[in-house]
Formats: sequence, structure tokens, C-alpha cells
Amino acid sequence: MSVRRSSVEALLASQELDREVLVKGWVRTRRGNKYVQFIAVNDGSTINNLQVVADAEKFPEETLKDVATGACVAVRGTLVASQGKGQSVEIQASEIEVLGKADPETYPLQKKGHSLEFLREIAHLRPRTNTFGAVLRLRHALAFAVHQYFNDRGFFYVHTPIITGSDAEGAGQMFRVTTLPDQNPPLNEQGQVDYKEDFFGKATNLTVSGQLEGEVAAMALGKVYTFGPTFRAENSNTARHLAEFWMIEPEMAFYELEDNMGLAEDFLKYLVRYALEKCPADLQFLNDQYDKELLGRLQFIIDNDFQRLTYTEAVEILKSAKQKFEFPVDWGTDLQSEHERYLVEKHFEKPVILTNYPKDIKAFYMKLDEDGRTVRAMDVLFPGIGEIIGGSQREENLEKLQQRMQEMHVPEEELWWYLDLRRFGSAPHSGFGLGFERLVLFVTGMANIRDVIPFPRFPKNAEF
RNA sequence: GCUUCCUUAGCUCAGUCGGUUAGAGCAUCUGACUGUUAAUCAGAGGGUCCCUGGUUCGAGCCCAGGAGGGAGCGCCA
Repeated sequence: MSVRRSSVEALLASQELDREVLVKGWVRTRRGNKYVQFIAVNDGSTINNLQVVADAEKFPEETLKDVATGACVAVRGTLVASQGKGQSVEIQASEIEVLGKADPETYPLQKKGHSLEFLREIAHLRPRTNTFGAVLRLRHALAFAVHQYFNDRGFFYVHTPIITGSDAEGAGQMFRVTTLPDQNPPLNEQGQVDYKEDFFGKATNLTVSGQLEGEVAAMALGKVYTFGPTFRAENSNTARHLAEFWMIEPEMAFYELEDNMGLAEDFLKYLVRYALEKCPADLQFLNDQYDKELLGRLQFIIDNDFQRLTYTEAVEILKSAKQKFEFPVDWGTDLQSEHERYLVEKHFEKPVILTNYPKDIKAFYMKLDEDGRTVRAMDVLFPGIGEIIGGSQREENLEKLQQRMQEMHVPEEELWWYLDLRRFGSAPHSGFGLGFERLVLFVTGMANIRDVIPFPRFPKNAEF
């Protein structure tokens, strides 16, 4: 009775056989005959199941009947070397307790595969599948690696606000946050909703980026990063966008664009290497089930330098490309997905860092180049994902920044505190944003971003 | 928001030219089998053909509108 519960992962790795063990988990399958039953139990600690062997005569028929796919069980027994092929150890059961039944007639998950679209409709149960177990363990490993990486290199984790009072971050449509009543909200003299009456005394939104606040911290702590949820109310309907996603935004004082690129490349390689080291079984499963080139592609990322070139050079390459594009390439316009894909997947066949974009297609805070036409921006483009990182050296000169804000109609009044960073002790600094789900998408080889976050938020969908 | 495809059993799908009682595999249930590995074998049950309206003697199939989903594009991370 004093046996403590072991994880499936620990038991499968155990060298210590013929001892009493206790395992608790969810039944994946049961098969067998009237003499012997085989129950595959998974507790989430690993993608692998533990095989429980039950001599049918020892257990009441009702108990075994309840040991159905999806049921939760506690099994006590002896850990023994397996007589069958396919696993090295198994449990010879002495006690089976069904902690939670799962009616086979109505339990939606089967032991056979389901489409990812169907699983999206049962997001509360899909973590129990091999696929989502693997994705969620990888997601955790990558999140942990983010903190590990920055902590080891002297970065400080700063918590930037989720509710923001400025709507000028320039990164997209925002979700309004309000406690005003839906019916008959207070109106101002112009007949518009009067947000002076609102909870914060002004209009507030969910953040689209922690960058501006990150810069505040970098101008004091030197090297910082944020890692938190961000929100975009864009009506984006693609496999690469979410309305709620997690973003990692490092911001470093005294880093120029070159340093920024170096950090981005080293960081991405570290994360991929970490996943390969910590989650080999999960990655092997995803490789076998979804994407036969996944492991090779991950290794390739680690082993090769990213191709660095300027926007202008990229435009030259695209113009002389034999391939016909749906959209024409012209200096001054932003590259289309097809152009980025050509560069990454056809021309260079490796990750690409594009720099020095025309100023008119980039954000107001990016540092102007000497020529006055381009800015010190960098986008990291990955195969299959497109833009995984967007970053830049920031404009540290007050007058130039104010000039850019005027040109791009960014209200100075709202960002007075941001301008103060340039008024008092300004310093060259750089940073970037990494969409966490795009990273998970790349590392897992999944095709749709909605399948790499437990509860995806996207237009017309906030179930669960 | 745009383009395009899809919606038939719990799941994945087939359904011919518009024609009688809508099919398959898997899952489920029942039975067989003394070590299974997405077990195997035999049998059974299971349908609002997405919704609304229309055309027609007759609609799963044709038409219109709506809803939901996928892929691609745009916006971006």
C-alpha cells in the first residue's frame, strides 16, 4: 500500500525489475482474449505507453469492461520484462481501479487516427492524443529553453503590460478593453463613447507588442526580453496567424543591427538544438506521422549559416529569377509570400535574413540608414513558415524619430514617454520579435498554427 | 477582407445520367481466439445526406440564399 506512483516515463526507463509499482493514467487501447488482456496506459509523461498485462480470470468482467479507451485507471502490479515484442518492460497487474470511466459509445477519441480538423472541434480532449501530447511537450520545452537561453546570457525577463493605454504601437488592429456598459454607455459632447468614464479613465486595449515597454527596460537594464501573450484583432484567416499568440521580444542596449542578427540566429539554433536534445521521441513521432523531412530540416538549421542579404539585393535576385511570379517585384513594395518562399526554398535553400528594407514599408521606430531611403530592419525567413522573426535597430535620435512619427502619422502625445528615452541618455539599441507559435510550428512540423497552441483564438472562434 | 474547394453513420470517405430500401473501411456492440502491438476472425446495430427555400412526377445529386470548415492570398509574428 505504500508504493508510490511512478510515471510511465520512469517505468519505461527503469532497469529495476520484479518490483511492486503503481501507475495512473488514461487507457489508449485494450485488446486480448478471455485469458489475457493488454492495456496501453499513457499518463502524459512521455509519448510512449506502458503495457499493462491482466490475467482476465483475476479481474471482474465489469472492471475490464470499464477499462475502455479514454478511461482513467490506477494499476498496481509488478514491473516485469515483457514477453512480447514492442516494449521491454510491462506491468503484470495485481489491482486495477477505474478512477474515471469513459463510455465507449460516446467518447469521441478512437484508438485510430483522427483528422486535425476534427480534433480542433474537441480541443478539450485533443491533448490526450499522441500528436497533441507531443506538440504540448515540445511547446513546454521550447518555452523553457527561451528562459534558459536568455538567463544564461545575462538578459532580464521583464513583464510588459497586457492592457495598454496607447493604440499607436503600429503593429495592427487592437482589442478594446472596457468595463463600460453595452447599453447606453456614457457619451461625450460629440456623441461618442466617453472613455474618460471608463475603468482606466481612457480608452484601453490588449497589447499588440511589448516592444516599446521593452525598450524602456533595455535603457536601464541593458539586455532584457519579454515573453507573453499578444493580441491582434486583424481578420487574418491563415494557417500562420492567431488573434492571441505568445511573443518573445528581446531588446538590447548597445546592439547594432549586426549584433541583433547574430543574436537572432544563435537563439533560433539554440532552441532547435534544445528540442532535438530534450524531445527526441516526440520529434520522431511527428517526423514519422506528419513530415518525413522534419528531423533532417531541424538538423539542417543547426548546421548551416543563415543567408544574410539586403532587401535591395533580394529584389535584384527576384527580378532576374526565371520563375514567373503572380505579383511583380519592384523596389519599394513589400515582398509577397511567393517571393519570400522563392528566396528561402528555391534560391538559397536555407533560412534567410533580409535587411535594410525601404523605410515606407516598415515601422516608425526603425533606425534610418545613411541613404535616408532604407531602415535598419531585419526579417528572418524560414522554410514553410515565412517570417518567423521581425526586428530592427531602433532610431535613437530624437529629431529623426519625431520626423518619422510625423511622416507616418503616429501621435507624439501618446508616446511622450517613448520619446523621453531619446531625450534622456539615449543609446543605440536593437531588438526583435519572435512569434512563439511560429517557432513551435516549425519545430513540430505541424501545418496549421491552430494546432500548436492548446486553445487557439482566431476570427469567429473562441470556444473552450 | 478576397479567391477557391468542401459539408453524406461516432471518424475518414464513396455515391455513376436526377430514379425503388443511401454504401464501404475504421470505431461501437455481440461472439470466437491462451502474449496482443492501429491484434485477428465472424456477425449486429448505427443516417436531420449542414440549414432554408426553389426547380422537378421524383433531389444526397440541379438552382438560390445562409451557416460551418479547409487551402491560398492580404495584414503580420
